[in-house]
Amino acid sequence: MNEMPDGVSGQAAAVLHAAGVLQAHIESRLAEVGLSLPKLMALRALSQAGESLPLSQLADRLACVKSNITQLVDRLESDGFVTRAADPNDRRSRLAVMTAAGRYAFEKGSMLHDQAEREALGGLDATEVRQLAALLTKLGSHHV
Amino acid sequence: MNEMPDGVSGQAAAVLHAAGVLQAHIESRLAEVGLSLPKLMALRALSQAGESLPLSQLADRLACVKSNITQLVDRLESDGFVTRAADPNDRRSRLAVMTAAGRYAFEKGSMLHDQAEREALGGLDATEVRQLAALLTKLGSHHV
DNA sequence: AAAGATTGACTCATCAATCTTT
DNA sequence: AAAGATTGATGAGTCAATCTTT
Repeated sequence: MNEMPDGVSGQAAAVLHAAGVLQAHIESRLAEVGLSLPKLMALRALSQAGESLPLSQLADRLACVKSNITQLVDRLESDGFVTRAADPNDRRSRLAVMTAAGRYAFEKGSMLHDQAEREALGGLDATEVRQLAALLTKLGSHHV
Repeated sequence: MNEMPDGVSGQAAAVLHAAGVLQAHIESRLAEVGLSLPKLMALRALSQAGESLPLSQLADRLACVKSNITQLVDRLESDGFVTRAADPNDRRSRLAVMTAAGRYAFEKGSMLHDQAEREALGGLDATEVRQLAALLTKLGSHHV
């Protein structure tokens, strides 16, 4: 009473499961420097943009909703990794500005992230990684 | 100043991104019957176990923490999909019992889930799905 | 009116602490 | 003391409503 009657059934679960394992692994490494994956992504976006961005643009780059960014920046601010500043060009807007501690956390976090990624993908050889990337790209870009 | 100096760097992001797309697609379909993926998984576990389970066993099967199950069952209960009942074998324990509405939601939800999965995997042929499954299994079971 | 940010309410996950029953 | 469940705090995401500034 437990067989899978469906052909493709279960592959979504495999993707979701693999992603869960991967994410947990990376997050556990990042926790060493007080970072989470969303925090690291935010710091990366700021770093790439020259250390500061209006919150709305940060939301665009992280592809998430505005209110989420407000709260994420709240947390980063209480961590001491970013500060809020006035936007000289638009008085409605607020800038998220990376601090020295944020810069440091980003550099440490980036190294930990890459290291964790190599560890997690360590079971696959170069060909398999290429195959996986190709399949996932195809899957991820397949808009119904 | 933006090149990838690392060989494998970025593949984790691809896995996470693909999982995000997949999950969003499935969740949007499930929303039609008032279900989320965690809710469907819980109903599936109950269904497979004969319509009722102690909360702790439900937590084991869903591989998550006990307090999470308490809240998930709270939500399912307020949806009218499960009820809590006393466990005749252990007075400390509480049973989550599927209701008629829960049974119906589970059947509808399962069909929507499988349909959404086929849609999402529709860009891949049978060989590619098999390859993907093999790679993800290898990746997911690679314990550091 | 529209844009930028915030606040509040919700789902989902974790951990830590608590309460009851064994 | 240990097991089962709950509660509370926190992180991360969503949406809807609100407030200020343009």
